[in-house]
Amino acid sequence: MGRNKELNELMKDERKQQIFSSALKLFATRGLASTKIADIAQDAGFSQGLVYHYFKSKDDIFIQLIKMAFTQLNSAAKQLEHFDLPHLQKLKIAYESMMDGLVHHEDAALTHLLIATSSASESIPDEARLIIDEQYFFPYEVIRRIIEAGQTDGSIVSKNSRDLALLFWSTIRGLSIYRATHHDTFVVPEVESFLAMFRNKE
Amino acid sequence: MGRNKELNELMKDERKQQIFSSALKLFATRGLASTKIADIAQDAGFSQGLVYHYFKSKDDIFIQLIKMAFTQLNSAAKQLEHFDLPHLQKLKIAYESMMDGLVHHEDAALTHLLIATSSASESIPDEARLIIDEQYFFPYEVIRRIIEAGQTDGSIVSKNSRDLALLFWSTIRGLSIYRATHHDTFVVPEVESFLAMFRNKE
DNA sequence: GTCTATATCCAGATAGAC
DNA sequence: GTCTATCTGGATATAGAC
Repeated sequence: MGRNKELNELMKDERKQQIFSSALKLFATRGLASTKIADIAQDAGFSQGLVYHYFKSKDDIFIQLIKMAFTQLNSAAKQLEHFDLPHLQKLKIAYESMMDGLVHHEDAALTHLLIATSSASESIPDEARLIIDEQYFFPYEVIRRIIEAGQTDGSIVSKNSRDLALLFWSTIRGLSIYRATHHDTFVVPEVESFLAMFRNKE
Repeated sequence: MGRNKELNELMKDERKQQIFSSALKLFATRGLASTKIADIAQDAGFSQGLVYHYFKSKDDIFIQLIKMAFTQLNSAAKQLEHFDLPHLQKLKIAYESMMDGLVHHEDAALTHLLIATSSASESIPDEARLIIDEQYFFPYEVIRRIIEAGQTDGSIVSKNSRDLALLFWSTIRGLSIYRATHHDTFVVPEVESFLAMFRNKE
């Protein structure tokens, strides 16, 4: 009985994961409005009615995905900040690991894409907008703090740190979008070219 | 008679412009699927039935807007290439004029946003996808040629020119997206910070 | 040219059998 | 838990009056 219950719980999680996985792919590449519940169900391999056994609505799935996306990104940012590394190296690691995600981990690439496109959209559920507004700037602040630390020790250029953090994330977001439509030919730009915006050369 | 006809033509163009203007705003910020014909008509200030007097479908409006967006961007790129300026200066001018557009010209900002989000979307009309596929790389090639010329004369770093062009446009696209949701607080990053990716410091 | 009314279709969500 | 059938609402596009 206890065993069966646990098994059911597992199955339930399994199903939810399938739905999340299909929904992430479709929402990121086609958008919320163009993705039908039937598309998600079909991609996951079962009937569309079943989706409603696990989620109460399409918006509900979307909101939870947004929540997960920011949780992932922001916990990665938090980790990064506490690494014991020279400040410029942190920027390097951040770039390299995100680029590795874009190239080798489909879900990571889709998560970046979802964040980039959903943040810019005015047609998402209110609750999703709330989450974005609350969490959007955390990675900017982390990068900004790293930059300011690097400026103190002279390893990073003495430009406006807000500007530099904005350039950092704009470039990452732009690359995520490019990668979405051109994964077949996408080649990660050399990290040194990217880092040139931040490295202090004097 | 001839005069009336011309007047009608002008009125017709006027109406079409209103529709284009409203549709650009809505498609760029909310996406094709989430934008209703009724929204466009309401924004333009007339009934929804009238839209069909000027366009045959919602997709039709979208396709024409995509066409116009790329025409603008690509003719600007073409112009840039033929300016009589040092190569690095061309990159500077390109950045500055696009940033000026983002800050001061709503339509320019919306056009950049439309390109950034539509290019990444898999749920656009086939004809729009065709246009994008045909025209997308032209600005990349222009920037790449400018970079290679700058590398020849030593003003631009000797990194892979394809990488650099990709970084150029990714950053611009990322900034366009950021600006869309944060125009109130958007401050253009100093051009020198951006140019650091390209400038040859030896 | 412009509006109102409506036919038609499609997608989200629910009901209920198994 | 899973499926099929269906209710319902909303959006595109058309018809037709003015």
